[in-house]
Amino acid sequence: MVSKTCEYAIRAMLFIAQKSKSDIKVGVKHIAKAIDSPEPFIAKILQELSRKGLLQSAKGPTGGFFLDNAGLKQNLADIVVAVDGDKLFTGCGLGLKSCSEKKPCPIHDEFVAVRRQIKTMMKSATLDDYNTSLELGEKYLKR
Amino acid sequence: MVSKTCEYAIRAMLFIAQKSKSDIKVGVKHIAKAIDSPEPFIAKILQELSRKGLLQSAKGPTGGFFLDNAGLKQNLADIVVAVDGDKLFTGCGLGLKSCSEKKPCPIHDEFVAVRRQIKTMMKSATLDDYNTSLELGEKYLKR
DNA sequence: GAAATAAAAGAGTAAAAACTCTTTTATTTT
DNA sequence: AAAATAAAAGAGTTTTTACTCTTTTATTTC
Ligand code: FES
Ligand code: FES
Repeated sequence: MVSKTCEYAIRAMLFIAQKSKSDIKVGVKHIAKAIDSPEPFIAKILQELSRKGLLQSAKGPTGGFFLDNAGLKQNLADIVVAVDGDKLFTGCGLGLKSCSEKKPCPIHDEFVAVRRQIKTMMKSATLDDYNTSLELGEKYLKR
Repeated sequence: MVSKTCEYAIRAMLFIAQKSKSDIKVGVKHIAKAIDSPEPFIAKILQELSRKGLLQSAKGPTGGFFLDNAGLKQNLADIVVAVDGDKLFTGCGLGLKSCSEKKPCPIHDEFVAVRRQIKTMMKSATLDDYNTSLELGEKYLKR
């Protein structure tokens, strides 16, 4: 569905969003533990996202990664596009070079519906919106 | 969504299904051209599927790949599971080690619905069912 | 200002996915 | 029987994805 890199990215962003609500910056070691990912790998991923402006970072003691108010308004689709590109939202389900009504693959109609549902899922909530259920312990970022 | 290998496999199976309706066995060269795939690669894939019993093959002149009546009754999900395993139908959307109600990830509920829709899409039609729209030129296996 | 902390940057490695090549075996046609 | 055809098998290569390590730079605390 999405790359492993992207899965880590989303989980990390959701975790950072939680902490950012209380204005806490969080280090890469802490993040890696919270989402169960390889520490240097999630570091790389977040540096890339930071360069792209999806989150902020600060060096030195008390430093770490955090989200500003604009950042907290992002949705999961924003992260997916930044990491994997938009093929999940526009590509053909059977791998034709492009998806279009003109020369549709056998599952085109149904696949368009699936894609729309995925898009809705990933656009209907901001990172911020996930905070309460995470805080209440109803939802988890690792297992 | 599914691996490239799996996309080739599905397109090839749909093409072979078409030919098998008229009892024609089709060679790997012909298949590769029809679905626009690397010839030795689709050969490997089909050999694997043949070993698993998803389609039949015959060596020598007039030989090639073909589907028997049982084979024509298969659906796309059968192919996906044979090639990629069942993680598309059972795995967590955010990459948690397993998906379950007990410790659900933040998008669990919505993702379960997506998975169900994908499953429906891939189980509601047999290979045979795709034949007419392909023959009529309403749907395509390459572009 | 020195020591400690934490991200940035960049090079490097490992594993998996995608793809190729060569040889062998089975079948059919002549 | 010989020649031709086509899949089977297996080893090998390339590319991409996943992941690691080391050094540098910025910031803060003492
Ligand atoms: S052409 Fe395949 S999904 Fe649209
Ligand atoms: S736990 Fe993530 S989809 Fe079910």
